[in-house]
Amino acid sequence: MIDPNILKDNTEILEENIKRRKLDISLEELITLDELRRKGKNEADEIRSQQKKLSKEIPSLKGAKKEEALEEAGALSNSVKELTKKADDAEKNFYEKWVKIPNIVDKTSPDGSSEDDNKELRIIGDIPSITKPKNHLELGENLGIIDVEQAANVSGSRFSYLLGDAVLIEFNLVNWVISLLNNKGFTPVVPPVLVRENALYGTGFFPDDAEQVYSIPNDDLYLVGTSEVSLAAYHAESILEDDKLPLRYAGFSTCFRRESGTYGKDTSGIFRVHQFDKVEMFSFCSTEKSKEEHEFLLSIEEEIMQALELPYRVVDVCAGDLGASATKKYDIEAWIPSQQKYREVTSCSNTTDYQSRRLNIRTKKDKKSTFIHTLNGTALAVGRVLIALLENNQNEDGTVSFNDSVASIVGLEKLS
RNA sequence: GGAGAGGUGGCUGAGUGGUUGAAAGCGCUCCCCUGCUAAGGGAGUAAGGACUAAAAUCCUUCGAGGGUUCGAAUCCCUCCCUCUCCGCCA
Repeated sequence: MIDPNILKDNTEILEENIKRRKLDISLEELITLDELRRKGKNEADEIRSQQKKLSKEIPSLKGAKKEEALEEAGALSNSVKELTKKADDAEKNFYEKWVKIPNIVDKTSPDGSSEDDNKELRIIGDIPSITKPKNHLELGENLGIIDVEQAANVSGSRFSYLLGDAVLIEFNLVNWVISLLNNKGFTPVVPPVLVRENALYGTGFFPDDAEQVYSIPNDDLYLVGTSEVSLAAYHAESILEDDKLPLRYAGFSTCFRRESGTYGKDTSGIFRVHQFDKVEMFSFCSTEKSKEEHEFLLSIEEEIMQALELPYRVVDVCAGDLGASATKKYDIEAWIPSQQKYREVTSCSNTTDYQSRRLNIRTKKDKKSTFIHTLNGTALAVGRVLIALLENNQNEDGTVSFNDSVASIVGLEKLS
């Protein structure tokens, strides 16, 4: 959620933002609702104030005067109830719409409406020349380390079994990334993956992306699609000490996504599945330093890609392709030989105060409290990195071999 | 899953219908005092919101939501959370 004051103070910023995000939203209605809400509140407050004053006098009154006062207070009480109800409704009407207003896009984010308009910032690493590259599924099945067929019988489509060396690689990768982040001052976290509705609202996944989230209706819980949710909510409703910022966390968790609306997209293998493991960086940052922090998180993502010697490019996501909570977002896309394309393996967003406002996370500076900025970035999306590693290091016979430095990270030299 | 206890300000903790947004203590800030330190004295110390140029003022908040009442931290209902005991369990 963005600051409601912007609606009356800086309407033009909102106008421009809506344009840049290619949204069809009328501000007029919101402005009216906002005015109604303020007016309603004032009216209710005023009458309530009268009522409170009168009811304080009542105990010192006697006889007829008391009767009179009681009667008047009763009437006031009724109108307070009425006006409060009206004010609450107005408030609700406004916020219902207001929470859907996405974050203000950063000046430096490129314009555009879709993925195709994202701006390529740099390409790093050489694309390997592989004749007739096999895709990761073919490689993985032959090596006996990925089984989606039986997973489909057990759980349905878009699930997988990782087996044998794939599992060793996963644990080695995770361990390596967590240590790397720990050394950089991130606190490693294994967060809850089942959360309450509130955490999802707070992070901006609800109400917009609710259809992507698995729910456990019996217990009113939801499976997180990323540990960003539980990491962000970790400091909900609190005031963080300014000199302790930025607070950095590295969360490892399984992630669950319904992938509704992606029928026919990436149907083969484990590129797009309902369940995968991920190490996520999350930072609670002061408002002045969040841009810097954003670059810092991106630099770590690149460091990881480079250490794994995966060819990749960095993309600055355009305004129209940005999620609601982000003001700016970088994606790293790894080269996928079987597709002859760069595909997303990480995503790094600055969500400024969009989440902190909803989660009520503040800091105090010079006696004034401000909403802090939050940022998130993928350190390691296990499944997709595994795909990139398999495909980019494949041999013609379907085996996979890693050079020494990569082997020292993944823990083995050859898959055969 | 069964039985019980409890949730009050940064913390400890008093408060069962009427200037209680909240005693007291701790902590913190400022001032005074003592050569320094230790000790002592005094003042201040929640958040959010409306309106403001700013202040004043007003409103909300004692786990959350609802109810009773002229008036609720205090009474009633629902939910959440924490703790103790029993059972079960990686």
